[in-house]
Parts: sequence; C-alpha cells; structure tokens
Amino acid sequence: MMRLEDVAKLAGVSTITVSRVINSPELVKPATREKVEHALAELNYVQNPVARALASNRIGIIAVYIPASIDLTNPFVMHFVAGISEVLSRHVYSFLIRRELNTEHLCDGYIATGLLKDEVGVLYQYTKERSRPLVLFGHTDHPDIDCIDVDNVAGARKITQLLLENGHRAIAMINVDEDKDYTADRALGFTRALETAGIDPAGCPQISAQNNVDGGYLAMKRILMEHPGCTGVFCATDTLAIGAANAVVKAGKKIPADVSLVGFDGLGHDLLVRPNVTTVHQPVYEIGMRLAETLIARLNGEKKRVKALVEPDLIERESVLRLGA
Amino acid sequence: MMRLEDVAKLAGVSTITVSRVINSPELVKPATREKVEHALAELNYVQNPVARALASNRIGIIAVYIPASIDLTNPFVMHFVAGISEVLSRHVYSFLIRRELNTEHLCDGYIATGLLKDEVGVLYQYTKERSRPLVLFGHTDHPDIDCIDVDNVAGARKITQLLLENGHRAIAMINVDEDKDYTADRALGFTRALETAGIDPAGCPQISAQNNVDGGYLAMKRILMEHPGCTGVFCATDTLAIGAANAVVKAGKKIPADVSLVGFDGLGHDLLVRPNVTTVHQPVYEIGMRLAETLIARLNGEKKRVKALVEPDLIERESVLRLGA
DNA sequence: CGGTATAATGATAGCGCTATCATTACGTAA
DNA sequence: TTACGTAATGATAGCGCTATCATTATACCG
Repeated sequence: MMRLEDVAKLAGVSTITVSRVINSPELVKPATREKVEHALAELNYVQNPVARALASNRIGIIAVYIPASIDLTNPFVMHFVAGISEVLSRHVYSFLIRRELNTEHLCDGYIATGLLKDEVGVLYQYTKERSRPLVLFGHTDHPDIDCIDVDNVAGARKITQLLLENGHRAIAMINVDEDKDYTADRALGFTRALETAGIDPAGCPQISAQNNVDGGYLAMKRILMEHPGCTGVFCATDTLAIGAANAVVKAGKKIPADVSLVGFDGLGHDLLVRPNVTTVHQPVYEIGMRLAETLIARLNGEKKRVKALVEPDLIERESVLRLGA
Repeated sequence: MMRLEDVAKLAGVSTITVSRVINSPELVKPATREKVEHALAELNYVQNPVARALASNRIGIIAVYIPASIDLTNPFVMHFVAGISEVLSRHVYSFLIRRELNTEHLCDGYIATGLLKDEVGVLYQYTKERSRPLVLFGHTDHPDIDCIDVDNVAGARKITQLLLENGHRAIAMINVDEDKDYTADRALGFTRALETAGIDPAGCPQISAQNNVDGGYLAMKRILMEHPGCTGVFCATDTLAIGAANAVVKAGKKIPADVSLVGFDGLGHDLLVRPNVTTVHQPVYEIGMRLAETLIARLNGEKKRVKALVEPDLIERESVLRLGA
C-alpha cells in the first residue's frame, strides 16, 4: 500500500501538499497539483481512512442502532435503513448497523430506532460518553436528542374514521400484544375516533395478538365467533391484517362484502394480499432520510433541535365496504 | 475522553501495561491488573477504536457490498444481511453496508452479493488493491474468492419435477426479464426437468416479466389467454407468483383447482398469499452466516478456499393439485 | 524597485493506540 | 550464593494521516 510519503517523494513535494491535493485541491497551484495527481495515479494511491480518521477525528461512519431484539428482516427496519442509506451515501458517509452497545464508538454519530422508553436514557448516556450526537426514530423529551416519530394516534384515528365514514358502527381492533411504543397510541387513536363519532369504545372489542400472520388469524377467528355483528376491523399492523383476512376467507366470508378490514404500516405487505388492504402508510423511508439529514446537520454544527411528528397518510384500497349507501 | 496515558498515570504504570490489561490481561500480574482496572473504572475509560485500528491494522468491520441497483427492502437482501449480522456480532465484528465502490476501505474484509459477472472482476481488483479478503454470494472461478451460491438449476428442476410428479404436462414458466445470474439457471432447471420427463420444452411457454407483482399478473394473464390448456405454472420468484395468483383469481379461476402455481425464493412472501404457494426455499440467511464465517476464518489465516453450491429445499404448501389421481 | 498582502508550500507535532524489543523482577536449581 | 530461565513491565517507535503554524514564493501597488 502506498503512503502519502511515497507519492510526495515521486512528485517532489511534501506530504502535506499531497494531502491538500486530495482534500482541498483549490489550495494548490495548478502546476503542482498536476504533478501530484500524476504521482497519485502512477502509484495507484489509495487513502488509508483509519489514519485520516485518527488525525481528523472524523471517520465518515454513522452507526444505526437497532436492538438485537428487533428482527432485521422486518420491512419496517429495511425501509428505515434504506432511507438512511440513500441520504448517507449522498453525503459520502457509510453506515453500520449495531445490534448492541459495547465499548466501540467507531462512528461520528448515532441513529436509533426500536427503543423502549428506558432504553433511550441508556443509549443517550452511551453516546454522550463518546461525545457523539444521537437522533432517534421515536420520541423523547430529552433536549439533546433530535427525534422524529410517526403520529400513531393520528394514523389510527384517521383509519378508524374511514371505517366510520363508510357507515361502520360495530368495529373491533386487533392490537399487538407487546408493549411497543405504538401499541397504546394506536389503541388511543382508535378509541378517540370512536368517541368523536359518539360511539362507546367499551362496546368495541380490542383483541391482543402476536404480531404475525397467525396472530392475526387467531384474533380474527375469535372476533368472528364472539362478535359476529362486527362489520369493520382495524388491525394495528398489516401483518395482522393479512392473518385476519385469511381467517375471514376461511370462515367462508368475503372482504369487504362481509367484513371491512383496515391495517397500519403500508410497507409492502398491503400490496401482497388480495383484496389489497386499505391502510395507513408510515413514511419510514422518509423518516430514515430526515433523521440522516438531521444527524449530518448536527455534525456540521447545527444547534437547533429537531422534534417532529409525522402524520401517516391513508392508502385507500379495496378492503373497505361503504355501508347503507 | 480519557486516554491510556491518563489511566497509566493514575495507576502508576506505563501505557502499554494498561493496553495489556485491556487486550491480554493474562500477561499482567493480578495485583497490577487490579490497580489498572480500578483506574480504568474511575476514569471511565473508553477505548478509541480508530487509534487501535491504525496501530493494529485490524478495525473489526466487515463491509457488505450490495450494489446500489439492488433495493435494500428486498427480502432477499434483508435475510442475507440478517444472517451476516448474527455471525458477525458473535465475533465482535460490526458490518457496514456499502452501496458503491469509492476510495474507502474502512474494513477488514468484504462480503458481496448481487454482482453481475463482470462486476466480480472489478470488485476483486478493488479488494485486492486494499489487501482485503473477499467472499461472494454467487459463484466465480477466481481462486482467490470464496463463494457460496444457491443451486438455481437444481432448485428449478426440483420444483418443476414436483409439478410433473403431480401429473402436470402443460407447464409454463414466468421468468424475470432482467439478466440476473439466476435467470438462465432457473430456466435451465425448468427445461432439464421437462426433458427428463420426456416433454419437449419448446411446447412449454416461457414468459418474461418484470420482477414485481404487476409483472407476474400481466404474464399470467397472457398465459391464460394464449395457453388456456396450461395446468401448471412455475414462477421464477415468489413475487411473480403472487402476481400470477392475482391474475388467476381475477379470471375467475381457482388455485390449485384450475391452475397449479409454484414459486421460488421462500423468503416470507410465500406465507402471505392464500393459498400459500408451494416454492423452493433459498437458504439466504444461512448463506449469509456461512459467508461471514468463511470471511472470519480467512481473517484468522485460513488458506483453504471455499466454493459451495447449496441446493434449495422444497416447501410444499397448498398451490399444487394432483392431477388424474 | 521596495514594500506589503496574499498565495503556495513546508516542517513539525501529534491523533491514541499497539508491536517490538529491551529491561527488570522473580523464582528455581545447582 | 550464583546462574539462568521465565514472568512482568517498560521505552521507543511507529501506524498514515491532518492541524497548526512557519516559511517562502508570487502578485500587486505606488
């Protein structure tokens, strides 16, 4: 591997001049620059980024922290990562995915998602010890952490309202049984929408289910048995909705003729089932992008804190029936 | 940020002794070690991995190269990355996802996927200039590159045979219209199976389609129109199969009663549609793991080349009808 | 032409760690 | 006790780059 020194010797200049040609060519006289560029090409010089990082205290890597408890094959994660990736590669940053916190801090800053409330504090402590900025998909009141989140309450409310506007009154919800940060919010949006429409939420069953196709299937089966009058079902995730759809069909009923089904996520699953499920789209990709931009701004000295709540958009498809038209 | 020197001063030893306590504690007398450990704790010392990397020429990062042309939200990629991640975090390596080749080489080695034939040479050149080992999901005859690939010919053959064994004779194939490395292989497996069964492949239509739900839909529509006698359709990907299934249903026909459908990939999509599609499972996660292990072995001095071809397994579900029983 | 401002280049000193070799302390056996 | 092997520790010199400040070349002006 060639070093700056080798190039400098060949070009007849000092190492620092070679460094300048690479990093700020406008500081070097064109004639000199050309000499150096020839030498660089001739020796096939490749920069050692570790050495540069040590000297300049800037390594060009962003760590994306996704707790090991979260499955990487989850579309949510991949859309998030893809959004981050797009922005970072534009800014010549790489990113690495961290699944746990160990002693390393081989990065200029952190982007995190999937944290439980109390984990935020732990991660913040970690990043602070390393003097690195932290941005979060989620929300926190900590003034040093930039955060962007999906407005789960608004999203759930929107999609429930869609059912209501289509004349549905007997509505059930299938929610995930884990204590995710969105669990309570989506339930809240659901009940708020009902209340606004003058419906007593107590009369609308909320079933817990494991967040997978089977979970949705079982929950829907229960609804069909125990609440046969339900015409609308709000599933807290599209995965649940797919399972629920299976159960409806298995029971010999039709979507949306017999049961209207709506989901939440809009990350691709919604397109795979028939009829395509009406859902709310979490702009995960875009949030990934925005968080990456926010972090880069921080690294460039930005002082203003970002705290945003993004309202998901309705995606109307074929799984909702207009009642009593 | 504390440095080794600060700790050394506090503990009354030299920096190198502190370094030893961190890296090879067995070389340090217990009494000294304890002193140092106290100092480390007291000062809340955090190692600077960049400095360590510069001095030791080992940074603890693996670069996963996924060309920018490949969508990161693709389940293939997600499973691959997840497999790599599992192994690497066990070995205290991080990984970063690279979407393009630039001048950086901030890693100890490379894992790549999604390369076209001629891109392999380019990437090899790149990694060689940086004296870093390269392992590949795919196959190559280059003796310096370890590679593991899915046996697409065998997989396609297996699943076509399944149709044949179930009595199907009029079989079509929907293939992707891009020149992926698997495109020709899956077509080859298809025709081989037909030939072995004494069927002239020329009589079995092969339709090209964009590798998405719509592509599968359009291709299947064409098959239904132009080859109404087809009882079995082999889709080169599960995504195509989902689209094809939609077209079958849209035409008022049933799966598998009217058309038997099989796919290829088995990465989750197969579970989302109803009836669940019979497919071959590419062990992408496992290959990710094996490649990561192979690379780590190389980094630890392994000399023996790995070149493997993994046969995908049949996953029999509900989309194939046994004919003329 | 001399003086001053500015452009261009260079010398030096690290960044914070580890590899290497040298040294010292210690234990054991003759 | 002395000699010697081993255990424990240390001094030093980088790893390959950039930040900083110093110096030298060049341009411009009256």
